[in-house]
Amino acid sequence: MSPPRLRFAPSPTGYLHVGGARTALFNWLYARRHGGQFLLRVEDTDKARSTEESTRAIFEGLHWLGLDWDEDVVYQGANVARHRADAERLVANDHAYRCFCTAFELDARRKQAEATEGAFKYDRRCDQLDRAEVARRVAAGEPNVIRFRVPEGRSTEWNDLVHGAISFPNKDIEDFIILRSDGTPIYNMAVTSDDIAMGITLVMRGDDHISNTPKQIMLYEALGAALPQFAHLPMIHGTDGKKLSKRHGATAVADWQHEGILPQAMVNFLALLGWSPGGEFNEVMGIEELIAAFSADGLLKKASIFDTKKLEWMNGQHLVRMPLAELGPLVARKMAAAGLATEEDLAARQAWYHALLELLRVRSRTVDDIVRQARPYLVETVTYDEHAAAKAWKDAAEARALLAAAHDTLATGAWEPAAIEAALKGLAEARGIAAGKLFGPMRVALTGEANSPGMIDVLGVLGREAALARLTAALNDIDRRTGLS
RNA sequence: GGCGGUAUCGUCUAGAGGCCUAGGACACAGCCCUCUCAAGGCUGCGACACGGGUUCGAAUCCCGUUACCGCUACCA
Repeated sequence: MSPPRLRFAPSPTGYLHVGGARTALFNWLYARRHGGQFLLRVEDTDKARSTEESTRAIFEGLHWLGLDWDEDVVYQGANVARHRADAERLVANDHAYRCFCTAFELDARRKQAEATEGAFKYDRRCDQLDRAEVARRVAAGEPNVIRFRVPEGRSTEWNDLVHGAISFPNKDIEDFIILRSDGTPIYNMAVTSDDIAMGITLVMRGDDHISNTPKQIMLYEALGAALPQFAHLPMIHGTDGKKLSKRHGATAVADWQHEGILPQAMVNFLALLGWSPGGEFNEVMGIEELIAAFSADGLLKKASIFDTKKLEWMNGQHLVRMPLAELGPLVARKMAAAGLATEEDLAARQAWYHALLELLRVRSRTVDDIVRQARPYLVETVTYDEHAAAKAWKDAAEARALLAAAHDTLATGAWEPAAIEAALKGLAEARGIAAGKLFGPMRVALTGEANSPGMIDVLGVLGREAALARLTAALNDIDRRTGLS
């Protein structure tokens, strides 16, 4: 079997939505798994809604996710001449005919029909016109569209890769328009013409296209082209079960990128929405594992809900697994943006920086979480969280004594984890308290926060000089507080 | 309305007639670990939409109902 050719065909009318991203991902995964090609086609025939900015956003989103495409991007708008030629060919073939009914008339008839019997279906009146009259009206310059003549007395069916057999009785499908009166193609015509021209062998798209499929199949047949396979993916909904929209918060992949979600986590999460490798498996997978495991058999039929919590958990898993060499620059960029450090500075003390990341990433779910928690270790002086200070330094005299003792203990001796720990535990024991009673006040003094990595690790990252300075600053702050009260 | 699609814990899913007392993951709760917070480990809570068939036996097959989603444009 020759390698499959798939495509992702977004219309550039917005940003790259997570639903679109997943459709792209599945197409990409299938192509990569089977050694085929993954093509990109921008469906920009709707000039009113398409924008260059949107096209760029889609490219960027795909690029961020690591979904690279083969061959040049196809712009549908560049192919209207072929679309029109194909439509005209169908007229010549007798598979389509010219219709002179105006949009206005059609609209009136449709309203009429809906008011009385319900469903409206084009009555084929223009198909009754004789050739001479059609020729005369065309020659007279009367506007007309081209309609496809739907074959009677049969059904159009296909074996969908995700849904199995799907069948539509042709009698339920009206003679649909394929070319507008201004000579531009209607969606189904453009798509079919392009998919044939691009040699697409598997059309994988959202299941909102299921009812377009019989029309496209008829077009393939009338055009004498080989049918591709079809796979219709379920939709992604918001937490309320409705179609994902702005109301649900972040829906564009770029939004998640800005929230500090890793592309590999996004890909991993999206892959598992609507697809499963089957059986028991580890859900945290890298892109190579996804490619190796991907198969159309695992595609699910049911629409799924985008669960932000799970995405964040997934991100945390990837955060811990990824190489520091890769995580470092990523976080550094955000730290620089937050004004906490410069990328050059962090690169200059890489060993220290990596040790810090190692401490923080296990406590984070997003890149932004890391940046937030890194603050105390990057700024000159800490700002105390009032709740934390009030609690840890509740007994000012005791806290003062403890911090002063800690300062003296840390001022001498080897600056090395085991030694520091032994010294501090010794101090706590000497004062007859649990180590935690000592670490609590120290934690606020050193980080300003109620929570932080282990005390010994914090001291290690801070270094003796900064640690002593902060202990002294805390002593002064406590004095200031008691002076005020 | 017509046509098409879908239906397992709150969510993502495993399950292809007996392995199901329905498994895993997220979330939630508790416990353990522990200097706090995480991470990790353990435990708990929690589902086959409903009704009929078929079968010795159904979450799995068939029919119907219900609910939800999509399409029903000279939009894509």
